[in-house]
Amino acid sequence: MLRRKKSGPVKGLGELEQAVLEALWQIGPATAEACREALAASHPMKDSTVRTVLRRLEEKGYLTHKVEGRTYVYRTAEPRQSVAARAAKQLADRFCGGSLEQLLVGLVDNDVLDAEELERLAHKIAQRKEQKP
Amino acid sequence: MLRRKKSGPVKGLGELEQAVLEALWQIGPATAEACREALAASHPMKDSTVRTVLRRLEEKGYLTHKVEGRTYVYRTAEPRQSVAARAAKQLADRFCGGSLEQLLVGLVDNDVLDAEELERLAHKIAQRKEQKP
DNA sequence: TTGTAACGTTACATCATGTAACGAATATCC
DNA sequence: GGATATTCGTTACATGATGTAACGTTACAA
Repeated sequence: MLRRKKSGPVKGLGELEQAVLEALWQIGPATAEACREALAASHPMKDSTVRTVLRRLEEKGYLTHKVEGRTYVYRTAEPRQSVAARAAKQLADRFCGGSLEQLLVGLVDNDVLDAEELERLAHKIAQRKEQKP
Repeated sequence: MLRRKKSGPVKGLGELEQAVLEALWQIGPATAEACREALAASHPMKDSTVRTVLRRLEEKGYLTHKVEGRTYVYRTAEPRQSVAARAAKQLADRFCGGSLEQLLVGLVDNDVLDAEELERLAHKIAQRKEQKP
């Protein structure tokens, strides 16, 4: 039997929320100010704006924070791939009756992924799993 | 080189929209009334409500309709799996730098899918492709 | 002690979604 | 033919999510 990790539904993300989360994945744990600076080019905003977004992301479970002196240091609660995996599972549930197989079939049938490539990747992943399980 | 189908972003779906779309996938082409009846148990609603939802689904590209006498017959524009596939691609773009491999790795690393099972499925899918490519 | 950096609270505009009434056109029944 | 039912388009409104930010407070720094 497979042990599946606990996983709630993947809460939706707005465009800015997505960007902020992405920034944190890229730069690692950071203060609101650091986030703001990291996004200054693509999403200029006031400090209160970033902080609101950070708080909302934390409410949704994407982030956590710890108090460092008198500032908050935010960090992602989950790696990208983990979020992606849960979202993919959700997709399978919503559109493929919960079957990941059907999801894969869809990818191949719709030329999003080549059948041979899928097989090669699957093999590679299985191999890697043997090394460090 | 892979030929990829044209594919816009997957527009979001609300809970009711999802249900209506699902109903159409299940019962096939149908009128607004038929949809309403099909959903009467789980989502009782007035006829104007279904019709609004159907129109919105059409705007989003999930449905098309043809005029049959003086009623509209709606049909899904795309099979479930196709939608799922595009959504999965989008997921990979958003969270895995566009790499489907990373998405698969995420599925395995997060115990959503077993590595061996993935390999078996991939093989099965590849085989099937050989038959009818 | 005064300014600045950080925080929480509160607010508001926009958009998506669910929900539906209303009136017009058309088909159907008596 | 007129009453009735069906189906559609238009319009509306409430709620919640998201982007955006001002404001007041508190605490440290110079």
